[in-house]
Amino acid sequence: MRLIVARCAVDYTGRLTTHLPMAVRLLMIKNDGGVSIWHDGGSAVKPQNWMTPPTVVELQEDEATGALKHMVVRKRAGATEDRLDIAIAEVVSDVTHDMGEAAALEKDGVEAHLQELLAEQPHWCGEGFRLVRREWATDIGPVDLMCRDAEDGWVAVEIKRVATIEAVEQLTRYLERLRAEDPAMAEVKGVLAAQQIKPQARVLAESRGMRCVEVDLAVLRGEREPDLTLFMV
Amino acid sequence: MRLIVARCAVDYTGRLTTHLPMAVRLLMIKNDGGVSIWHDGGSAVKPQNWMTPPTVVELQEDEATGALKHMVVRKRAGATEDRLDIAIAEVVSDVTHDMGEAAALEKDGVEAHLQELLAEQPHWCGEGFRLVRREWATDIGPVDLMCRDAEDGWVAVEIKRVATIEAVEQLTRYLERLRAEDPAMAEVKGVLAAQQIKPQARVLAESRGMRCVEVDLAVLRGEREPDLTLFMV
DNA sequence: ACTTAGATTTCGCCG
DNA sequence: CGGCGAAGTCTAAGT
Repeated sequence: MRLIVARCAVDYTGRLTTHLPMAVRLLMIKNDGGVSIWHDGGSAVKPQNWMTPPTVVELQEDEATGALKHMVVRKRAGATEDRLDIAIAEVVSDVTHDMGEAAALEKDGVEAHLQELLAEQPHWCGEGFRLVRREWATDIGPVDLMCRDAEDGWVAVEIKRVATIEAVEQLTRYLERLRAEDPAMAEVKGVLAAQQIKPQARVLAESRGMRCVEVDLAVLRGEREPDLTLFMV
Repeated sequence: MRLIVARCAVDYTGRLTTHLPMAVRLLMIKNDGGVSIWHDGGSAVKPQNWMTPPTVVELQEDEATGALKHMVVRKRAGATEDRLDIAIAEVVSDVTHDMGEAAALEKDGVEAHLQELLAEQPHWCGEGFRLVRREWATDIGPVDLMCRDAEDGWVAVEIKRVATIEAVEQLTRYLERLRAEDPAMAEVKGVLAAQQIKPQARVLAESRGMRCVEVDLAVLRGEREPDLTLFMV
């Protein structure tokens, strides 16, 4: 990984055009050709400009001094070309570090995990629910959980970490499809289960007859008791 | 901005838990407390771990050698705390650069710009269209443009850079809502305007009676004449 | 190769 | 401050 700190101005042309006036910035250049440009202010996570690999990086140096003068990062984007033009006025620092082999990030607690926990404890989706199958296939995609309720009726459960209107649309499509595909599922119900359900999503879901369930990861893991105050209102 | 290259292992706990095994990585620490952790492989744009400001950064040094041993980044996240634990085995490099004041990115060509241009020239959405309001509020979100057509009928316009099936669904929801909310809008029509309309989106839109309009940013800006060949077919 | 859905999405606007 | 929609979203998985 090469790290260049330099006073530079940057122009990007591609899906849109952007311009960065002259200032001191960090240029991070990865071995795979990925380039990102950083300033001390602004986002901790998002670079001011970037180019994802595969790219072609061209460096142009001053003939007399050998100093880095210009850097162009190019990338094929369909018929056209994405281009990052970096005009360098002064190089403050320029170092390269070998970081060895990749070390992957291990995650725990994402939507997939939530699905596992709810599959093991489907009663959190609704009283008396039993799991029939995870990832129940339809021809427009898999339903997260397919359950039977206490009255033995079919229930499709859509699981999200944060449920927005999009989640409601997705569940709507599944219900439509299931009801059309299989006469036994003509009455299939829908449940939206999420750690957080946005108000508009709740309104739309309930207007379409879906039940909304907010679940707590800690409770699902048995690390915490359910909030009993809910039942004392 | 402080740049530390170090052999380290990282644990994050917060919205989820993650672990990074010992490896050489770059730690980018901004003056505002933003921290991001990078490896040479993987994404050019997304760090392996990060914490957005405001944060509290604690550094722990070896008593004998003064070498950096441990770094903890903490952040309030509602009731709980997000935490980034960085165990440092070896510091390869540790430099700080003053990057001066912020230098903002100037953008051109995004959806907001497209919406401005179409608001000024609604006739590109349809012959004889007049703008009534931008960002017309409904209780499931704002309609990009609300217009009247040549026959004085209401038209809701949804604007996208690239229109997918999602855009059609969004417009469908708005039309549904408008027709239900207001008797005067019982007949409101829909127009999907985008720089690019995906074939599947076009099929779905037209099957639902929406009109599709592909617009050219350069034409909207008056930089280029409309493609007359369209009228010669 | 292309499409779809998730993301510690992040970011910006508007209430 | 929270909610919602866009993003040069990016990325990984499935078809």
